This record gives sequence, structure tokens and C-alpha cells, in this order.
Amino acid sequence: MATRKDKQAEETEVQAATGKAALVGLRQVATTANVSTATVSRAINTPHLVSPKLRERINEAIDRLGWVPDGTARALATKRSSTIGAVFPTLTHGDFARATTAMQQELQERGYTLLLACSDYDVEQEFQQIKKFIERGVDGLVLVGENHHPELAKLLARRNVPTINTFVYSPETHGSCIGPDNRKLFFDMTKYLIDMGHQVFAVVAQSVENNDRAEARLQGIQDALAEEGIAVRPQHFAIGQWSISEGRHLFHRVMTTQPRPTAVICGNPSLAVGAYLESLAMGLKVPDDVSIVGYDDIEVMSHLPVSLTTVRVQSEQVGRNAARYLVGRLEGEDVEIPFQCDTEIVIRESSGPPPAGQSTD
Amino acid sequence: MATRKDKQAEETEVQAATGKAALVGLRQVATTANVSTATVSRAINTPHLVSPKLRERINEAIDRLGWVPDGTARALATKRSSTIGAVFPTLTHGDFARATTAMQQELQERGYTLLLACSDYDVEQEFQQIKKFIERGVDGLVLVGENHHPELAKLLARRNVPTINTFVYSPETHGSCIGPDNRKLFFDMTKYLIDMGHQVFAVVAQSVENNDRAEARLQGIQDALAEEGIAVRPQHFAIGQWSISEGRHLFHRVMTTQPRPTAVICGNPSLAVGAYLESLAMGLKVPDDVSIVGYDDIEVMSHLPVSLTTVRVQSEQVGRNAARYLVGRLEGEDVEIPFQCDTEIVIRESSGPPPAGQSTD
DNA sequence: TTGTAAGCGTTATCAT
DNA sequence: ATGATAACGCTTACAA
Repeated sequence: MATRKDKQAEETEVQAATGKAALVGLRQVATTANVSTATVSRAINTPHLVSPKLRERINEAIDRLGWVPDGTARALATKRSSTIGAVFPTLTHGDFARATTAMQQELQERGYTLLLACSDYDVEQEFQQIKKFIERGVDGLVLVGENHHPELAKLLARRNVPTINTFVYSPETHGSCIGPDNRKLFFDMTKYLIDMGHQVFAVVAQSVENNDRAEARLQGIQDALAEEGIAVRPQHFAIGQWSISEGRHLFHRVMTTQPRPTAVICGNPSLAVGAYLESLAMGLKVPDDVSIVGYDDIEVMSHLPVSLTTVRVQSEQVGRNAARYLVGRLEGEDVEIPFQCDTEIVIRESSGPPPAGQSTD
Repeated sequence: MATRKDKQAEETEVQAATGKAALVGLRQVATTANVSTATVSRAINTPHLVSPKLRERINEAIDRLGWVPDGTARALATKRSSTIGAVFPTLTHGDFARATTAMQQELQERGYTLLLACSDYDVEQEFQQIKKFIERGVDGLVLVGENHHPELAKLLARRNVPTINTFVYSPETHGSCIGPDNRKLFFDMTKYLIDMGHQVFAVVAQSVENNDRAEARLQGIQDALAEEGIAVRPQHFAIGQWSISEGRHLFHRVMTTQPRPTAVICGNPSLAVGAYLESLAMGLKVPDDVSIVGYDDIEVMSHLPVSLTTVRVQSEQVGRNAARYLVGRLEGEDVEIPFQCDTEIVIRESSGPPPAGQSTD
């Protein structure tokens, strides 16, 4: 007791001397409540180990002093930061934004905080951001896709940071992933179009550079077509940016070639909307002249004059379960993984049989 | 020197005993490079204070051991976390997503990391999230709007956390804000419609609950109208959610009242797109039968069959400058504040003079 | 149930 | 230019 009082007196003197109001810390709370620092720590971390009497006194002191515990000190002492880092390619695409929101919410409910960075589809940048996150002491990592920096695996292993790859599902190649089976999704979509009689397909998609999801989707299309002995002709294969204007541009391009495609498969929602809007501008009838299908069900798709057939991916589910998995692992629960998220091909008005006379070749 | 070697030996023994490979720390690097911990610290933080010779040796050791500095320890020692917290209402609205992306990028360039949370337009939740961030030791805070928890100011003052309110500009009431002048924006937009002869206005907007930006925009409309002695009739005032389907719904409602509005002002891009799409469904001609204007220039607006007049806000600028301001303050530079971001009324095809015979009353 | 005191991995103040 | 060492604010054996 004497020691504690002396310490406090000393501190007060120092404050007076420096004129600098030392921020209240756990120590101040302890002195005020007349207990040891250990007891205060217990009172907030394991309350059941502290007598109600003291707990009361301590809480009073905390309120009075307005103490906010120092997370960095706690992290240093416990070697746990209760922090999860996520590196996404961008936030301006609806699926990632939705996943991030859901993830953050789930993390928060479990007492974790989200660190966020955007790699802009750049592996090198992603690696730097991950390194930074590890420096910051994140307890886990959420990434997108499976193509990362060659050094990454080593780094993660050395620091033993649990990681989950999102928006992919390929259990045969990797362990912890969660998302749709991109290849299968587009395989099925293509199959659906084939079954309606389409033979001449065009693909309007974004660059697959550093984007294994987009690549897998392309593969799905090709695989389905290959089963029928068809292939996308070079002039029907249009790769560009992620934007509506690009969608218009590329759609226009593929639709002014010979033979004219009867089905246009778009790799993302902006391209699909762009394609449809261009069809309007070109005076084409959808789906009578041409079928258009997309990826990711953004709201506008179902409200256009001709609603768009597309693939719906439960991005919220991806984000939420990524968080759940990581936190679960950290807390010692065992969570099922890999996890394939719900997907659905939403058939709307923009897809139908090919124009008569072109359904066979 | 003897001391150092002893310590290392001791540690090695412990490792062998526990079988637990202690993670390499600055101390290991020091021993390996045969220098003191202080020198290692200097070598990475203030390299110019260390002789090239030692610097070299130290870097070698770092590489060999694959040392990653511990940010939490550093934060504890320096009382700076190089971390900024941002609490946004949501990420699924384009403007916030864009701002977040730009902010994160700017922070990263300055060596800071972003903590992110979404309050879902809930003041209480926002407050809890901010508290959490302060516990985590953020050096600064980015918030949206000016309406926060009553306790917030006190908390921020006590912990002395620099904060900036974004997406608002009202220097007369508060200090650090950055964004558009929401009231003026809609004042001007309304003025523009008035000048074309419109007299019967409808408003389709989202709820203003916990959203001072939306409220200010509404105020702008009313102020402009008041100057002409007009007011929005109750049946022309439609408040709802943020979605395209809601926009359709509300547009339909206001357009089936008497007198029929000649101009519909929408409070956000989804509502505007919904309104336009519903006008198509209703067989209304835009802008001949009715003018539609919106807020925030999302890409689809310029590509619809009738392109939409709207307000463009440089959200990236908001995010980027919020980061700049905070970091600047922390680094002792002085940054101009408040900052009004660039805005522009983008006049497209969806707005024009009112139908003949209705331009005067 | 409560207290004592030794860390946690850095930085920063002194000396040298 | 470099080294010894005391913080930083908390947690957690170990004691009592």
C-alpha cells in the first residue's frame, strides 16, 4: 500500500513539474480504486475472477477517470492484436464492397478490428501491404484469389499468420479458400446458352492479368464450348477494362463482325450493362437478335427495360464467412473449410434462343 | 558484450528447452550483427546516424533472420501507431467506396494504415466504433457528417485525437470538415430548374435520419423554392430507402398525383436511376413530360438512353484530402482547412423546360 | 480472491 | 557513432 501511494505521489509531482497531464492508465485506475494493477486487468478481462465489491470500485474508478485501455500495450503483452487485415483489389466493385462491409460487421461482433488496403490488382503492392499488416501485428489475413507474391507463403509460414483466400473455390489446389467456383459458374452459364441452341458466342471480359477469378470464368466458358466442339472466334473475343463505356465499345465491336454472335457473355456487371445499353443504341433486339448474360447481380440489372440474365454470388456470405473462419481459428474453434458460397444463375429476359435460322450451322 | 552473449546463450537454451522457436526480434538482429539494440533501431529509423559499415552488417542480419519489426511494440514506445481510423456509414454507396479507396492509397503513401468500420448510419454504433479505434491507438479519425454522439467531442478532446468530418462543408459551424456544400449544391440545382420555368417540384429522397448531408440537400431545395414563393406539396415529397426499386416506386407515386410535377429531384443516384427507369415503364417522355435530376454521377447515368442530369462530387478528392490533412497535422505541417471539394452540376438530357402549358401557373 | 513483479519488443535518454 | 538501460501500459505467472 505504501508503495502504491508513493508511486502516485511521485507521478503527481512529475505532472506538476512537466505541466503535462499524463494520460490516465490502468495504474491510475488501480491507485484510485485502491487495488493492484493485476486486479484491474482481471476486472476487465476476466471479471468472474474478481469479487463483486472490487469490481464495483474499479468500474467506478474507470468511469470517473474516463480510462480507455491501451490496445497497443495489450497487444504487446498478449501477442494478439484482435485485428484482421484484408487486402482487396478495389472497393469500387460492388462484390468487394459488399464483402468488406459484411466482413467488418462480423469482425466487430467478435471483437476484432479490420485493417483494409486495396492492391489495385497489383501482386507486388499486395505483398507490400500484407507485410505492413504483419508488422502491425494482424492476427489473420483475408486475401482475394490464389495468385500472390512468390515470397508470400514463406512469410506467412514464418510468422504463422492464418490466411484465407476469398472469391475462389478450388479445394484441390489450396486449403483455405472461400467463394464461388468461378469456372463452374461460367461453365454452367455457357451450357445453358448452348442448350438453347446458341453456336456463335462472343466474350466481353476484363483483363485476366492478376485475376485468377476472371481467368477461371473464361476457362469455364471455353470448357463448356469445347464439349460441343466449338470455340470463341478471335474476332469475338474482346478484353478490356471494367466499365460500362468499355462494355458498349466491346459489344459494338463484336457485334459488327461476321458471323454475328448470337450470345454475348460478359465478365462483369459493368460490361454487361454496357453491352445491353449499346444494344439499345444499335437498335438490336435483346434477346431476339442477341442474348446477353453477365456476372454479379447488381440492382440495375433487374430494372433495365430488358432485365439481364446474370450470375448471383453471395458476396456478403464470402466476407462474413471469411471473418468467421479466421476468428474461429484464432479462438480455437474448428470451422469447416473450404467453403463454397451460394451462387445462382438468375435467368431474366436478356437471354433466349438464338435468332431463327442461326440456331444451327 | 559479454552480457549480450550471455543473454543470447540463455535464450537459445530456453528455445531448446521449450522447443518453441522464439520469433526473431530486434534483439536477435542486434546480437547477430554484434551491435546494440539501440543501433539496430537507429539503423532502421534514422539510418543517417549509423555508420555505413554497421548499417550494412545490420541489414544483412535483418535479411538473414527475416526480421519483421513489431509495430505494436513500436507503437507502445513511440505513442504513435501510424494508423488512421475511418468510420463510414456504408461502403456500398459509390461515393464512400471511392473516398475510402483514395484515402487508403494516400495513407499508404504516407506510411499510415487504415482501420475501417461501417456505422450503418447509426450514431450509437459509430460512437462504439470510434471508441474501439481510440483503444487501438489510432493517430487520427475520419468521420462522415457533423452529427455525432454527444459524448464524442469530450472523448476526442481528452485523448487529443485529430478528427476530420467529411462530405460536409460548413466552416461557420465547425472547424475541420471537407466536402461539398450540400445545401448550396441543391440550391443551385433547384435554381437551374426554376430558371427553366419549372413550378411544380417533386422530391424523391432517402431518409434524413442521422444524415445531415441529405438533410442539407433537402434544405437547399426548399431554400431555392422559397425564394420563388414555392414549396414542395406534401404529395410530392417522397422519402424512402436507397435503392433503384425504391426510386421507381416513389417516382410512380409522385407522378400519379395532381398536379403532376414537372421536375423530380432525386437525393441519390439509385433513386434517380430508378425514377428514370420507371418513367420508361410508365411511358413518360424525359425531359418533355418531366425532368429528372439526381445526385452523384455514377457511370450508368451518362449511358442510359436519356442521360441523367446530376451533381458530380469529387469523392476521391474528399478521401485523399482527409488523409492528407490528418497526416499533415500529425507530421506538423499545416494544411489548409476547411476544404471545399470540387463539385459540378452536370447537365445532360434528362432535364429541360417544363411541358408547354404548365410552365406558368 | 488479491498482490508482486517480470516480461512483451521497441524507442529514446543518457553516457561514453 | 555507439552502447547501456529505463521507459511505454498492459498481462500473467507465481505468491500469498
